[in-house]
Amino acid sequence: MTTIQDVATRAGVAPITVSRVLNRSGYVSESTRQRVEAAAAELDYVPNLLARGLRSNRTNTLALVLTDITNPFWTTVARGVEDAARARGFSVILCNTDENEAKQEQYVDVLIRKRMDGFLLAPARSTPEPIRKIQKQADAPVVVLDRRIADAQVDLVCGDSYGGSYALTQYLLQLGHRCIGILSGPQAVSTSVERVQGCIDAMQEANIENGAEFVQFGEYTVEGGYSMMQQMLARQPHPTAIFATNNFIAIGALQHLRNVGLRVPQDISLVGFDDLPLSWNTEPFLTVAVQPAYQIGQQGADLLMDRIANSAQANPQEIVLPAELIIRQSCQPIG
Amino acid sequence: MTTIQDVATRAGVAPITVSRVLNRSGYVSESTRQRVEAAAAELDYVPNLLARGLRSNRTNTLALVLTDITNPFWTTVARGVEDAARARGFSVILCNTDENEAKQEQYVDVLIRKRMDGFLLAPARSTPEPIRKIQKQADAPVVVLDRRIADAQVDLVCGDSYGGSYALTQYLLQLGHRCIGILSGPQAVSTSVERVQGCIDAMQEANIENGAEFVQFGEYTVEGGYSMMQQMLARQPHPTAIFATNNFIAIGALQHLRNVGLRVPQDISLVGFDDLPLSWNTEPFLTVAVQPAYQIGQQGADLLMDRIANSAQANPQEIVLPAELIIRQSCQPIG
DNA sequence: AAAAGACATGGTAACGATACCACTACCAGC
DNA sequence: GCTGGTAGTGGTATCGTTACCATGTCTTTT
Repeated sequence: MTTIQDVATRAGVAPITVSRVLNRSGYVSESTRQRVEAAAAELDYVPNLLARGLRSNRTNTLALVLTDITNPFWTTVARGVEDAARARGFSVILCNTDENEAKQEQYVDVLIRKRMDGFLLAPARSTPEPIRKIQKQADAPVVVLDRRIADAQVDLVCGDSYGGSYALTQYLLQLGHRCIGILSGPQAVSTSVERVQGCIDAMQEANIENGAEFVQFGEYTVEGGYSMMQQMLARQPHPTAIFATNNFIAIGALQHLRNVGLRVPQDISLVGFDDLPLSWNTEPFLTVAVQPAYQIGQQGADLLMDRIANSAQANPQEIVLPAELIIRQSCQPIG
Repeated sequence: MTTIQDVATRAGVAPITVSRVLNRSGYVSESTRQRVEAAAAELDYVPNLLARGLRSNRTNTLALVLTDITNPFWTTVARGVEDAARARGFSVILCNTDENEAKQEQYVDVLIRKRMDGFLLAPARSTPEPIRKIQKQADAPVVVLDRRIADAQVDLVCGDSYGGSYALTQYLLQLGHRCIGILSGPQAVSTSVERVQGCIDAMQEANIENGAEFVQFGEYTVEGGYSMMQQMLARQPHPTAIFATNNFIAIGALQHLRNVGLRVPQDISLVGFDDLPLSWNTEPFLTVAVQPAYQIGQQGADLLMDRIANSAQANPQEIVLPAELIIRQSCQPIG
């Protein structure tokens, strides 16, 4: 394994000069630069990032910890992070927690030990502990994605859950729906709470007071959507419209509706939150509010790298990106 | 940031003893162990893996480079790798190349610099260069996943493309199909070649000689499937059955068939390679050959870690795992 | 003409851990 | 009483790189 010293010897300079050439830092004459580059190429020199990181206290690596890599929302976020990071010379290490707190803790531990320069975290649960731990043990900034964490002094980038669900609900109200069933994620996750609240508030403003009665809490999964839909239909009379608060819940709901022979939108209207890839269904027909996943990743990464660059402790920022309403064919007017 | 020296001082021992406690290596008396562990806990000690890696020349980290993280086949492989790695105390760094050679090269470079202990690689193209590069520059073993690479002296773990497609074809032949259209991946990728060959061979054994005439080569994507299906239907007479050689191609093919109003299986039969998650369609109906993705990941990782442990250079292994035929409702007999 | 800056290079130490070797103490076996 | 093994601990060097400071040569400025 050839080292910087070998390259230096071959080029007839000191190791530090090789370092300057490789990192484009400090002054190096053109002729020296060429000699060094030639020597490095001839020797097939590969810098040792472990040594560099140890000495410089910088790894040029961001950690991205997210909850579900099978959800296209998150793969899109990841792509945004990747691109932003690459543009500024950072690598990204991606870890998937499966919404599992224990896994999350394991990953966070390893990432701290590996001395990440910064952390992008989509917390599995709404507790501030993992964030505190990073802030305490790793002298590195944290940006939280997607979910609000109470009591955490930390930057946040997320989509407008409240606004998106408010807009979806207004749309359903316009169509004449007066009873809307909400299939929600876990009660302990901020996005769930906000999406439910946005819906209830919109109904309240339309003088519908019992909006909160038709809420089911569950998991952000296909299975969760399926069983919540089942429970929702058990009520009499059941809602004329369903708000599935995430894309997997929407799929589960659709599966159950199809199983019991209810057609969308003829028999019941359905709206969702976050889109499904075009490829998954033969034709997109679901009306949804879409968060700008790519931008969430991109802006999160940029904010994080800004923090890394000027470790000046500005106050925590909260960036909320608007959700877009996409109207398709999954709803019908009442009457 | 507290170091091993701080812990040592506090526990009244030498740094090396702390190291022994933390790594459970060498002899340490019970009382010393407890003092050290207490000291480490009190000081919130976090080992620096950069330093450890630099000195010991081991990072306990595997690189996993794959081509498409949005494909459930690969996320399942990744899960297999993760689990196998965790079981033996390794971390995994996952990189997604999007089938893009330039991205792949970038990732491989960074991973070598970061001194991975081993590489799991699903090559974007069938050239041996990236493998050679790793073998030359990084003193670390490589295991190739899924795709056979000519001229590369390297371990391989993959599914049985040939056998799976042979079995699918036999099934179609049993149903009386005599003209089967093949929608294939890139000609430069071994899985494509093998799947096409398995199909052609099965037909030949049934005395169908013109099997090779109904092959389209394209990309392993939804768009690829769509346009290949289109071209296939342009032929007169068109095949009575279609073999989509990967899951995304199958989706694209289905989309085009629906667009032109052809029903599966009433108007045309369709089989696929590798499954789709239950959640993606409201009900699974596609007959497919399924590779054991999780096992591919798991066995690949295990083989790799074996190589790392005994760096003895046994001959390259080739592990081919059987594909399973799952018969559903996407095919009808002829006549 | 002297001072101040840009340009160019190098020497030395240090980052935080483990490899390697050395040392002591104790015990078993002949 | 000697040899040789296991148990337990530490000293020192070193992994490959960059931080920090020093030094020297040119220009440019005042």
